[in-house]
Amino acid sequence: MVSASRAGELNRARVLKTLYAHGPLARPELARLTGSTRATIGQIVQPLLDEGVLQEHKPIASGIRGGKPARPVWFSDDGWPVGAIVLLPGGVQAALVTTSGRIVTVATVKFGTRKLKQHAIVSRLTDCLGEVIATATAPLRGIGIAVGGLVDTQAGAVVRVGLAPWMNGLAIGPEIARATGVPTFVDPHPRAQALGDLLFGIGRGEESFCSVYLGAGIGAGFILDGALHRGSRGAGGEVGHTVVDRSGEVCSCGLRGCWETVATTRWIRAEAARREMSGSATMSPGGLAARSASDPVAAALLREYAANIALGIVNIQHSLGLELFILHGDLVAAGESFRSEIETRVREKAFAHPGGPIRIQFADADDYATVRGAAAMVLSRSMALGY
Amino acid sequence: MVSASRAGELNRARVLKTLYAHGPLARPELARLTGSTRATIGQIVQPLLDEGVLQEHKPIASGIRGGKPARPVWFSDDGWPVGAIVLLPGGVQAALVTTSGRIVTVATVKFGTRKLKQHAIVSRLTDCLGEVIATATAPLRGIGIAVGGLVDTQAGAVVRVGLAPWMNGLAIGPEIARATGVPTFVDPHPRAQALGDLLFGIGRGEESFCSVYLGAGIGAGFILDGALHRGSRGAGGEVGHTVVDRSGEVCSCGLRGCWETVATTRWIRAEAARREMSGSATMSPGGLAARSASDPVAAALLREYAANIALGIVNIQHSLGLELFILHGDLVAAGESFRSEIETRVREKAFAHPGGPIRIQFADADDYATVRGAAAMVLSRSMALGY
DNA sequence: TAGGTTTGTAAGTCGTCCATACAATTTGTA
DNA sequence: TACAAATTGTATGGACGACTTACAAACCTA
Repeated sequence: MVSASRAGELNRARVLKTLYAHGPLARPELARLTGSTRATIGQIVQPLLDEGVLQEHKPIASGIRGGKPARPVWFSDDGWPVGAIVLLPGGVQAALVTTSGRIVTVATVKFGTRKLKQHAIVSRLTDCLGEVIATATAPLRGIGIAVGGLVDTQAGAVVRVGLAPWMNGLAIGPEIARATGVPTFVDPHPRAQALGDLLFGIGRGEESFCSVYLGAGIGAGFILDGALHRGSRGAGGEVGHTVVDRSGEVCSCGLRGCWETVATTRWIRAEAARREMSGSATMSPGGLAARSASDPVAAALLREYAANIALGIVNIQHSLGLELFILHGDLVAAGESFRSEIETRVREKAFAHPGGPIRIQFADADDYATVRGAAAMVLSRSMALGY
Repeated sequence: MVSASRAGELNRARVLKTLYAHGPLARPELARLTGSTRATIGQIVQPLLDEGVLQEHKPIASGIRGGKPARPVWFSDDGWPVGAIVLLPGGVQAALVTTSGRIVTVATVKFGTRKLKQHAIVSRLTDCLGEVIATATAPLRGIGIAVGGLVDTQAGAVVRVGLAPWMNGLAIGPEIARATGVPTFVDPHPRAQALGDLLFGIGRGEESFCSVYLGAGIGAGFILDGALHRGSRGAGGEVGHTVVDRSGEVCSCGLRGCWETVATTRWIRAEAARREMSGSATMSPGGLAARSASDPVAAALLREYAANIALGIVNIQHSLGLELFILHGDLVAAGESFRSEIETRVREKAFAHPGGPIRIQFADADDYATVRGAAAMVLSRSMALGY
């Protein structure tokens, strides 16, 4: 039930979300955006300033009509450090992140392709994390762990990592929590990525969107009506294994014709080989784009790749009616013309609807969205944002 | 912002939702389920009793240990009548529904297959609705309109009805509102159906599920974390036009290999004809099931139909991680063995996950879920339930 | 310097939830 | 039949936070 104190918590969360969505804001702006009053915003903001979560910027110049200069508030750059881990089949990234989304320190470990014992994974991970934590000036509020595979969010355990089955069953959350004495939160990495987009990336201020990772595999996170969607025990987002071609190739998961069979770098390389292109074994979307101007075969392959990506996006759009898709992964390197090609294909195939046109956007090339997203999972709990 | 009065509204909504989810409940039960106290529940319930929204049942017998008998409260059977319209390509259904989901009166009009002028549609509809409204003992709180096609929820207009293109662009909401002087709410019919399932059907008490309609077309409504999902301007739910076989048949929508091309009654009939079965032109899932015991060809076709349905469901499951799918339409007539067949296929194909097993359930055969759902769209506004 | 404008805070009001106490009603037992 | 125990439903006072109003502080133009 929403008692007075619970209402306070909800309103505080709303103010913080508004700040994440719009950047530094003064009290009157916050009041307008949240439909509240300056006085109330002051009551909410003051304790957060005292606590060190927020800090006041220096006053900005008054408007043309004079008046006391406004002092925007924003997340303190050194308050509330949180840990972020991105655990992928090939390696792990650990970082120390602030409430403002600033990445203070990063450390990376590659695993190589050979099988590892689970305790070896954990020990390498804690080593890596240890370096990062050492730079913290205050005790960590928590550690967010984004895993490249199926997870059980309730148990904080890895369920299945397609490309690294030796991780299956690893209770990564409890292990790290025990090693560090800090609470942990586990989610699949595309979901963390979506949260990163929402709070710190292109998705800022958007009500609903889908954040897709396209690389060796395909996964997605959904922000629906301002909330991060989690299926039962954290399931969902396995859009790479939705069937788009039931009579197509057999996928690594056992199904036939998954989206992943036609829209991953593996597909590009296989197709490049089939078309007898040079360098097919290391082909990437970026490489293809670079060759497209002078090589019609490369251009054709890239167009086909765009169409295949559009295929899966349209399926999601028809199901959920979203307007924005944020794409992450290698393909970002292929640049604007490639993005535009995907967008055109999607708009061609998707049903016309009175809502605005569907937008396809690429994430930043220096993609820390997932790391920031993993941190955001912690911030969500610490600040009761409710994601 | 959540002020005291807004908190009251939210808590009242929570109590009403709990009643819909669990049926008649006494104050102590309500307190337990909402995490509140008897006193607070009393404060919330009393005005609703005074207003005539709720009514007290007669006391139920005390428990073994004695005590004052509890008096469960439930929605008054004659308070707040609302109108419900289900507008499909072939005809329209109008009904008067109470807050308890009881259908007081129903009227039906068939359109036939020939083209109709839009004003003719509206006039037939208002005639039909008029009959129904005449039986109301109190002024209507609103009219919910569920449309078998794409709609613009904001404008209350039909965007596109595949099988009846002459309806395209019809501003059905404003037209009916003008004709009756009662506010109207327009949504696609699978979405209304999902809401009907949640408040009055099998979905009662479920946090998340997908309600699918399978018939001449395929559509879905999503309840995600207790909320009804609407895409931009009401888009979404067009799961029938997600591609499952990119090299398959061309669909009526222009895409190739939509789910609808392999999981509608049209597919059954076409396949039955191809297999030279008798009565193929009027074949239905129920008919197939009846023949299955003695006719292996029918049994094989039915199994294939189940597999095709499972295909689309697994796609949704992998995307959203849901555990429950409620199926509506002709196929319900095919009975338990068919349901079980679909469930088995889905569980075979879907990834294993720590969440419980995926459940496939059939709606009741006398399917008023959509009518009740259309009414529920009104109730949601009248009672500020927030759907 | 004065008047107008905007920002941020202080004091009091108001609505709702909560803890506590108490009346009402039933069961089981002496 | 009388009475204790248990349970339900309501009345009362306290707490909490948003809202309204008022006011000081800081800036602009003239």
